[in-house]
Amino acid sequence: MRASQYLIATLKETPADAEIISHQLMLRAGLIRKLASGLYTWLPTGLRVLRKVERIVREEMNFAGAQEVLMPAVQPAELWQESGRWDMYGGELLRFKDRHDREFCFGPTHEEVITNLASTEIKSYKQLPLNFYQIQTKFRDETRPRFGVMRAREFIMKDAYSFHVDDASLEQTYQIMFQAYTNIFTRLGLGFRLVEADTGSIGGNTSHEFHVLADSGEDAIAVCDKYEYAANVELAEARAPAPGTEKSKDLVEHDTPSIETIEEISQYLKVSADKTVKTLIVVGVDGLVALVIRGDHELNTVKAEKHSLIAAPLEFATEQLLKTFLSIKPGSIGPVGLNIPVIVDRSAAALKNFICGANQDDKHLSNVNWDRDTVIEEIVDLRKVIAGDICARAGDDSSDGAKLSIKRGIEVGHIFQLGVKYSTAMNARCLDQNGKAITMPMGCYGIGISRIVAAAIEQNHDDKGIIWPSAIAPFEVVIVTIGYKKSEAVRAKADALYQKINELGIDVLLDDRNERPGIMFADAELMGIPHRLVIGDRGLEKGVIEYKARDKADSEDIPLNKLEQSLATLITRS
RNA sequence: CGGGGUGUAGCGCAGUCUGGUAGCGCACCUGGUUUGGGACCAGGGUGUCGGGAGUUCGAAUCUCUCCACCCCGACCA
Repeated sequence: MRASQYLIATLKETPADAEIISHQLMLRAGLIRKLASGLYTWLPTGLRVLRKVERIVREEMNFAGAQEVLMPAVQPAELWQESGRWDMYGGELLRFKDRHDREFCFGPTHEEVITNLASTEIKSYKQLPLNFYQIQTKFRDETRPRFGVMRAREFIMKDAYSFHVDDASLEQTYQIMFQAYTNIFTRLGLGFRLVEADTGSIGGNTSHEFHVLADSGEDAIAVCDKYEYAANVELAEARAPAPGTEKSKDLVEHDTPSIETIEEISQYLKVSADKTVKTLIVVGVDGLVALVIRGDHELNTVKAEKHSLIAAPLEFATEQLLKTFLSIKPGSIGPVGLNIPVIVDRSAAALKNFICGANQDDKHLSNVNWDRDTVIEEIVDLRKVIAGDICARAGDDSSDGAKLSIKRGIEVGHIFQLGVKYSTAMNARCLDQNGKAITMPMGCYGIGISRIVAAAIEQNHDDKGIIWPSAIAPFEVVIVTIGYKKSEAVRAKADALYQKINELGIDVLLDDRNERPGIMFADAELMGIPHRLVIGDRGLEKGVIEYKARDKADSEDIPLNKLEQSLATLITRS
């Protein structure tokens, strides 16, 4: 491509509404432009990157035995009513009507469509397993789109769905996809981390996320390097502490006027927060439920919602409810003598002689002990892990390496074992060896294609701009010409080299604009092109061409007569 | 959805409090001088001051209203 005939839409100044570096650089380097909130146009340079990501994903999916299909973006409401998600999905589902007043949605995901297809096309176990994928535009009406294409409303996703005769086959394909994803992110040149995950609204049981670690990431991940454990904090577990061994002391009641928070009570009684508990009253499926966690911990709402006694979505009891049913106000609630189910977090349950509210206004208790003073419904894991917790896989090991740290990540891939949730709802059945109808277990596997472009930039940039991994660079090589218009020698050499590199099948940008060198250098760096060649009279007189790698500080001179071999090694070695 | 904020040229902003000819830098166009790290000189045009309604002799500026966008929180590739 010749720069003089190509849209180099670079910006000198950072647009004011771009918050994170990848968004800023995607605008500045001329990859995208915003049309409306969460909606972006991909410019030629951005589209080149996007297509390269797609190509790698497509190659690895094909290699893993998946077959590409293309489903409609617009889907009839009936399908979603059949799966039950028309009512469940909420405002994120963009719904509309056609001229006949029939209801449709713009697909945020395609379980319904593919399961519908499978139910009509798959008749026998002999056809299984089957894995279909597509690379397609999705729409989710996000409450708050942000960070450019990182959380856009319209975005491009690779989604795959597999169908099986039994769970063993599902497990097998899950492992194959697992490997395919590892290959994809490795080839993309991304530093990524595998993370155990919650299945969320998609449903199912086993699930893993692939995260690109970056400070700007929206997800918090608990990581233990020693046991190779990483989990989304909404799921992460710490090792349950051993029960305390202290001897029980006598219960003491304290007057604690206007003391309502853990911080205040621990200061007032001069004990650390981990010797206190907080009692949270939430709405249960049948009346109120008390959740007790240690004073220094936070409730994990995802874990709480999964408990059979607790209503989902989680709802805290209002002051009005507390007054009506328990005749207390928040600030001095405790587990002692509560006449509702008390569910205790494992860490809180290990405490001896702890401090809690007395269920009387302005009073707290100390030296409380579970077995003596309370009635416990159940001990479960309810809390968010914090940095420094011991890894759940550590057993008795509490060495430093087994401690959890909290890192931030960008979710770029997610794989699920769905089971029969959708195949049951939509009647996707086939015949087994015995001629008996079975409901096919399913898996589903997503990759955020457009998000990967942003994630790659988050991981690969400097103060001058993007530093693309070669595999997804819009151009692999840029030829910067100095005096292209004036110097016959420069023009001849640049044109010849440009043609040569093109013939090698390498994406090359010939900067033949009549610009000053500084502008061309700055643009090449901003756009992150991995290899730069500079052709000018100065070098030609010495018989050399300057070469510089985007990720190296220094340039080197390559003699003209060695150019071809040098280029071949330079470009393949990266 | 709740809370906060912004809307003036393609981009970054000033002007609004205190009503009176719509401005600055960059970018853009023309001519010239330049050409190894975002040049200089001269000339040029940029606009529904987010939309609508109102107050006023007069509104970017005051009032009302609608809209868009951004940031902070609960959801997700």
